[in-house]
Amino acid sequence: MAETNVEWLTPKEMATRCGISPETLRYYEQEGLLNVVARNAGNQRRYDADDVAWVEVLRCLRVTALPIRELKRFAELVRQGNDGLAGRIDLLKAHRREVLAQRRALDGALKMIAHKIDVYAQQLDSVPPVDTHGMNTTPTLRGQGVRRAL
Amino acid sequence: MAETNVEWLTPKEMATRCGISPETLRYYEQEGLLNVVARNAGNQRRYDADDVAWVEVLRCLRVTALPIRELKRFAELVRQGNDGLAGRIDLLKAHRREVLAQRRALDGALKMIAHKIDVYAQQLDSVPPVDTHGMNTTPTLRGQGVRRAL
DNA sequence: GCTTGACCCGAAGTGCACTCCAGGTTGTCT
DNA sequence: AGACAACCTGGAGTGCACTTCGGGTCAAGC
Repeated sequence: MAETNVEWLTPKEMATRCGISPETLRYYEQEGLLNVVARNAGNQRRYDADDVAWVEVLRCLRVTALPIRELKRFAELVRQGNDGLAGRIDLLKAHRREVLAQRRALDGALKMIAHKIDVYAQQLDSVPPVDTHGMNTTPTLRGQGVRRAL
Repeated sequence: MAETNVEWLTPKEMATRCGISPETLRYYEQEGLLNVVARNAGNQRRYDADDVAWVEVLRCLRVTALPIRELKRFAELVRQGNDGLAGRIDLLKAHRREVLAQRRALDGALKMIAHKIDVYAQQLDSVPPVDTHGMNTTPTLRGQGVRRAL
């Protein structure tokens, strides 16, 4: 295993390159996400540059929480060639909407986290009265069946 | 169930308010994420504004993929009051790093998705030669044991 | 040619985060 | 008072995405 700049990659090399374990790569293949990976004379997998490119696409979609089921659908649409083109565009556009929503959620959470860190940091160097941060430490009976307006 | 502006919320109302099912809320409570929720005389849960605030924090952390295990740790640190303050800051700072990494991944993926959509759209109104997008449709034998350099 | 590590396969197992179920109680409405 | 929804509990079940296992094959260095 001296050469690295070659025409194909072994499963292990592929795993390192793509950041996906060989087992997962086999799993993806068996789920029909990869379509026919080439083999050598001894039946061992040989991944090529196209495989790498495709797996990178899959990884992008996976890390943005596209379920395997959808990846399958996408792979199927690719297999259909031009017939699947419109479907692929639809799928990607729908997913993009999802990802944009995720990013909004992330940004909201980041704001909240930053705020909490600030508040905590201030408390840390002023050793203030205890802040329970919304967690009840002293449960009380509330609501005996009749509602009291605020 | 005419009143809505009251001092407490039933499980169902709480679920609607927080976007988390009553079952999940019970599950969180039982996992020690919520600490002692108040009950009415008939043993039914009554969530108050503090509960809402805290669950919103939990939800922020969960949607950014903080595992339940960490939420538990965080809740425990809150329970410890000032003794847990430093730990809470550490936890949130570590998580913030994670979330920032997530956002970078998201942005990378968005770029890729946008690019693919462009490429596909162009193909769509030019009906070009088939693009397999890195998926092998015609497997070939490669590598009989001897490596060929590129 | 023998060892050692990488690889093959199908099948079973794992961890996470819920989600549902059965059987019983409570609350509200008419 | 009767009907009906919402609630309670402990425990079992689900879906997802891997991950591990067992038993065998392959390949590269000494």
